[in-house]
Amino acid sequence: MLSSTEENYLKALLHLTFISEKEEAGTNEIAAYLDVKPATANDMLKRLKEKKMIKYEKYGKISMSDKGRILATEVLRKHRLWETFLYEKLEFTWDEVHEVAEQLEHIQSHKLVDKLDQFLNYPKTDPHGDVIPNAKGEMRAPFKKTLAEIESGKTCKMVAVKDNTAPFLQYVVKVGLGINNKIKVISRQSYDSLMEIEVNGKKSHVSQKFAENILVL
Amino acid sequence: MLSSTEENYLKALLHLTFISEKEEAGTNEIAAYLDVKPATANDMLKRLKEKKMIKYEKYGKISMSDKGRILATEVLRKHRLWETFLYEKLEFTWDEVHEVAEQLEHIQSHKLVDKLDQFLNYPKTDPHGDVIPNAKGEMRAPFKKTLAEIESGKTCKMVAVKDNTAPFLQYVVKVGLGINNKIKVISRQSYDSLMEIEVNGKKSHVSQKFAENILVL
DNA sequence: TATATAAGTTAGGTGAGTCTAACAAATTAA
DNA sequence: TTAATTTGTTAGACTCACCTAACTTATATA
Repeated sequence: MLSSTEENYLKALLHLTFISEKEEAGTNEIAAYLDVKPATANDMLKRLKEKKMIKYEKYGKISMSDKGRILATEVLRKHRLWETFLYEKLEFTWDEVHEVAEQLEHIQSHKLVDKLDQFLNYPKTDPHGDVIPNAKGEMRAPFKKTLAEIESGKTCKMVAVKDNTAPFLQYVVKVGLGINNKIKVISRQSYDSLMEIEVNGKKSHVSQKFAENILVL
Repeated sequence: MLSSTEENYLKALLHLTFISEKEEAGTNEIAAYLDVKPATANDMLKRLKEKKMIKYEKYGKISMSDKGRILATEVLRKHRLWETFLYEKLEFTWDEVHEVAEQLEHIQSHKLVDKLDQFLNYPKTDPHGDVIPNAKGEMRAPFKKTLAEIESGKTCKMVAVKDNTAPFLQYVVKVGLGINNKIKVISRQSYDSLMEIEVNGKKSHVSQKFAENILVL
């Protein structure tokens, strides 16, 4: 069994590879993601290699083994199930769930995960619209178009966010946006890509960076 | 904020003092309870004294400070709320809840505890019949009579167990016992206190030791 | 292509939480 | 009341997860 810290490194690697459609990641990249020093990450990566969770050669790029990816996916599944529980059953808001789920995802009990899944009626996505891997560790490949790619005059539906940090989520709420909301792209400035959008009758101006973090269908 | 390990030492001390109606505990006693060596417990007790969580003099008995007792009671509250959740909402059995609750009790989030309490409709006792401290850390003093003290021919109602280990709980189930079951004491051997009891029409013979771990009303 | 910069690694150190072995104090029993 | 036993403490060592400082290898650029 892995420690919480080891699980966090695998989860980081899953985000940096599988989820971002790359195959490999570097030591510094992982260290930056987890907010530790490269030397620290290097130590841990050695241990995870020993445990056959990841694959890499000295000075080379790092990728996950099947074993590592399965384990990381299980942690991701737990994270997203707990987020759903907090949001749906305990009245947590969208931007509060992540922090607590970061703790809950490390609870070790297969029965707990399965029963939680059942209790929540086998949800497909978490409150952020992200896909919840099933008990076999499978994740249906999702959508992947950002608001920034939508043409002027078109309407789309928000299904997820890419950035899960509280400041971003709070800003999303301020603009009046939420999962499954319809977004109409009114116009776009060509010189800086500033967009005017309309959500539930409310008009707002959003930046290119903001639009790139809103996933739509 | 304390580590999970520190919280576990305080919880142990709460069990060994407040709950068992003693005032103080010894280093070896605490070490045995937590299944670590006395030297290990000694190190930790020094740290908890530094942090003003416990009170003791070198070579003397250990008692809790108000601060320590409040903190330990909060952990106990979380433990028992999670046990209730697992039992009532996730269909865990009586003897499965403890192990998982041991992990869940260390999740840090006041909102989580309060919302969980609300979600469970402010339960008074956990699945073992033990009182759940309220949000202020108050525990109504309960019952406290054991099956061993019941006279022949009398009937009583089981409200809790003293021993929460899986082997004991499994044995309890085997005898057909559960919370709120009526128990009739049929007879008692005077020379070794072996008791014959009847639960839901089923008769069993139980030892003095067993009877001392069943709390009744 | 030589070198400056970026990326990755090693060596040595820290605190938390555990251990063993040796020792000191307190309690119990002869 | 002395000796044996139990209880508690200290010292030194280990692993995990982190650090800094110094080093090596790879990559990018002048």
